[in-house]
Amino acid sequence: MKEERKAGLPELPLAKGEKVVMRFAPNPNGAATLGSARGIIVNSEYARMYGGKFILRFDDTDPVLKRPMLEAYDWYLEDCTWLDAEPDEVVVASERMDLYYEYAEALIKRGAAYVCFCPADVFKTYKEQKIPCPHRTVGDVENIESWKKMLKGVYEEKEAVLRIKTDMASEDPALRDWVAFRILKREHPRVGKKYVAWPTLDFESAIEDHLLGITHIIRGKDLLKSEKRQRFLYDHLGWKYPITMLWGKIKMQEFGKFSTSELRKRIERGEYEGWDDPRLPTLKALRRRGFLPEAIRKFFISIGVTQTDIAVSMKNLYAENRKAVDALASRYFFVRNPKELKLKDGQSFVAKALKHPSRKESRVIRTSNTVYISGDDFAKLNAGQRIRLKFLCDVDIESIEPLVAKIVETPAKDVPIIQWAPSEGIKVVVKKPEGIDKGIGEPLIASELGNVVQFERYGFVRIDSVVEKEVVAYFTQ
RNA sequence: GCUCCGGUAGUGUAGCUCGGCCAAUCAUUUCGGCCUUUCGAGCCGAGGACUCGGGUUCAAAUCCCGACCGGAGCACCA
Repeated sequence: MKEERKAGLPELPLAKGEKVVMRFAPNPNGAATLGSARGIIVNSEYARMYGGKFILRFDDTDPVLKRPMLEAYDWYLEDCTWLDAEPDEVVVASERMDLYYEYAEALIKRGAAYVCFCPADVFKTYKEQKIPCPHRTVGDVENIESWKKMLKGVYEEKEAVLRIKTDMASEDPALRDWVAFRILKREHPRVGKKYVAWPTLDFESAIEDHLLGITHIIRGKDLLKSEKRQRFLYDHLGWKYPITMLWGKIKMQEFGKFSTSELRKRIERGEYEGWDDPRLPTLKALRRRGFLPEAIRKFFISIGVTQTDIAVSMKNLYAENRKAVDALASRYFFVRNPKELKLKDGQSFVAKALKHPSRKESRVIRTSNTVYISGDDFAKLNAGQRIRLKFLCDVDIESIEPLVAKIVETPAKDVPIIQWAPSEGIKVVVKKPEGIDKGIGEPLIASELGNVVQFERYGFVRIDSVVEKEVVAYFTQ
């Protein structure tokens, strides 16, 4: 029987009466990106669909290679809230280290884990030959002793690791006695030098997923092996593994490949203004550019959870955003690369314009007989041509250099309509992903601080700052 | 090399579990038209796909086999 297709995410496999608990578990080593948004939105949406719980967990257990950023913890929370996905619970792994140590010890006592002193390359050869290393068979008393020393910092980095016993003869080499803890003697931005033995992601998330009662995990398909590794751990402890779904990589065509670490480097080098630079695919940047969270939600829900790697165009997000923003955005005139146009007749004018085509509200634009038109329109202009200055009047272009026009009293049909800026216009700078546009806009723009407006025949922008009658706007689309 | 996933229009996506109502959904893109004192807006319309080969079957996008293509893992990263 085919069912009616529901809008939104596909149903989750669910045990009867089960309460859904979802999690999004980033490493806060930078600001959340569109990729993070997918995780936040889909997980929170599932929690919402089933009246369940959504947990934000920071998997911040690598103070070296994927070093967390102190500010990023709050950023993630802000971004979640902005995306209407406020977590029901927030967990920080680096603050729960003692918990992981307890389980590690329990595992050692059960003979399910052992401290291994093989150098990485030596263990690799054991692994390749499917034979256990000498440390695997050490008794638990000795193991516990070594483990305690590991925790105290007796050993140096790379000298010892804690391994989970799996199956050294496993077909898949990735599954053979994986590392649960390694020594990293580097200060952690959050807990300082308190710990030297850090759990790997596989260990930490395995323990946490169980403790937090996670029912469904959605993870990148590159983490497929994680589940297989973690299952050994769950078996050792007699736990039930959550249902796992995998998804492929998502890439925005317009942004190409980027990693958080790479982004961070470039920002620190000054290649970008910051994490909210309009050229970046971070949520901070999109927020600054005036994207609406509901548009981003719809966008990612429509993409859903599939295992293929996908390259999606921002156009899809733009379309979604346009639908949401069009009704809200007031209209204003802005001309890029302005050109002065002299009106031969009259001294001053008052134009009454519509703030929004489907609302009655109006705005008033006053100007002398000098107005500005955009350089783009100017380039297409010919002498003798008739154009309409929207909401002002129709004019015949008399000469191009200097640019002079004569007012026509009888409005005609099919006249090209262009926007213009008044003599008292204010300076406007628009920051776009592709660069910066400078021009002049009508003075009322200054009253829209923080709002998304439409610059007619140009696009949507968010008014980011107004300083001394100079406006900076961020280009939405 | 070994292990494992996946392949539906330009881009995403639904359908595949339980074969028929699928000459295949929806969105976006593209193209055309309309509306207009904005547009990259809106409205209307059109185009466009089941990777290939074989098999099973009355019937295959859906099941099976093979090929091809793409991706991932094999870390003391997440």
